[in-house]
Amino acid sequence: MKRDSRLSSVLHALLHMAEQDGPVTSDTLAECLGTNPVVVRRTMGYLREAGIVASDRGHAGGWRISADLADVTLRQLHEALGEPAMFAIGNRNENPACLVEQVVNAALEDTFAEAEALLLERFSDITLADLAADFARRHAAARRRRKH
Amino acid sequence: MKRDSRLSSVLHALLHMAEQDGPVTSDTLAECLGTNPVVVRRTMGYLREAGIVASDRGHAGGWRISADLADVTLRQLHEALGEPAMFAIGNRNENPACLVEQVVNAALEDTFAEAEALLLERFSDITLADLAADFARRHAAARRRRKH
DNA sequence: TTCAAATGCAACATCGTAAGTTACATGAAA
DNA sequence: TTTCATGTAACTTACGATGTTGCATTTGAA
Ligand code: FES
Ligand code: FES
Repeated sequence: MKRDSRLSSVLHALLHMAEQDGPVTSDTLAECLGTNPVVVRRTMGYLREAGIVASDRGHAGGWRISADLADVTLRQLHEALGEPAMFAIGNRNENPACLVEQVVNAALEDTFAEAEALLLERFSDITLADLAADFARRHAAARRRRKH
Repeated sequence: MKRDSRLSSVLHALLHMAEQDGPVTSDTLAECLGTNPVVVRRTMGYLREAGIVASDRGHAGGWRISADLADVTLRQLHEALGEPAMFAIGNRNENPACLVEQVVNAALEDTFAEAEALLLERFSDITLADLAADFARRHAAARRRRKH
C-alpha cells in the first residue's frame, strides 16, 4: 500500500528552510527531497494556506517560514495537509445493515480511534523547534565524531 | 488512500461461520461481504495457512473454523494476513543520508511505533469469542426492541 | 459411472490516490 | 525587457488491494 509521505516531506523542507537565512526555492527543496519542484509547490501550498509558510515570486523568491518554530506542532502540519487518513486498515463497509458487521466495525473503530488519539496527542507535543534542536544535537555529535 | 479491509472481511466471515452449524461456502460468504467468491478464497486462504480455519472441497464443502473462538485474537488474524502495514502515513525516504531527514524519520517512527504497539496490544486482547458475545448481546437487544 | 458442487489457483483487469511530469500564465527584481 | 521564481491546470505513472474469468481438481450424491 502506497504511503502518504507529505508530512515527512514538509518536515524535511521546513527544517531545511530553518537552517537557511533567506528564502529557499522549490527547485532547491525538490533536489533535497529527491522530487519535482511542482510537487514541492503543491505540498507546501497547503502550509501556505495555513499561514505556516509564505512564498515570494520572482527574483530572490522562494519559501520562508512565517511562524515561530516553537509554535508549529506536527499536529498543525497534519491538519494543514487536510488531515489525511492515518491508517491503512479499515472497515470493508462503513454503514452496514448487517449486525455482525456492525459488531466488527465497532471493535475496529474503537481500537483505531484510541490509536489515533494517541498519535494526535504525540503530534501536538512535537514542535519544529524540538526537531531543530534534535538536529543541532546530532549535527554536533557528528562533527565530534569526524574530529577523532 | 485505499484501505486494506481484509481484517474486517475475515472477522465478518468468521462470525458468520460461528453462527452456522455446517461449513459455509465461499459463495455464501461472498454474498454476505458483497464481494466475489475468489476474493473470499484468497483471503481465507491466509487463515487456513495459519490453522485458524479449514476448507473442504466438493459436495457439502466450504469453510469451517478449526480453532476455539476464545483462542483466536485479532492479533493472530492480523499476523495470519501477513501483518500488513497499519499506517497510511510514512517516511519519504527510509534510509536517508541527510541528517535532517534522519531527525524527521526518527520522530515519526517513534510516534508510529508507539501507536502500533498500542494497536497490537488491543488486538491481543480481543478474541472472536468476545465479538460473538457482543453480537449475541446486540442481537437480543434488537429482538427486544422489535417486540415493543 | 456420471454429474454437480465445491475449492485451488493462475492470469489477468479495475480502481483509487499520492506522486511525478509537462506546459504555460503570472509576478517581481535586476 | 529579461530572467527567475511561483501558481495552476492537465495529464501520466506507480502501486497494491480488489475484482473477474477460466479451468483444473476433489468430493459426494444421483
Ligand atoms: S536538509 Fe536538504 S537534503 Fe536534507
Ligand atoms: S453475517 Fe453474513 S451478511 Fe453479515
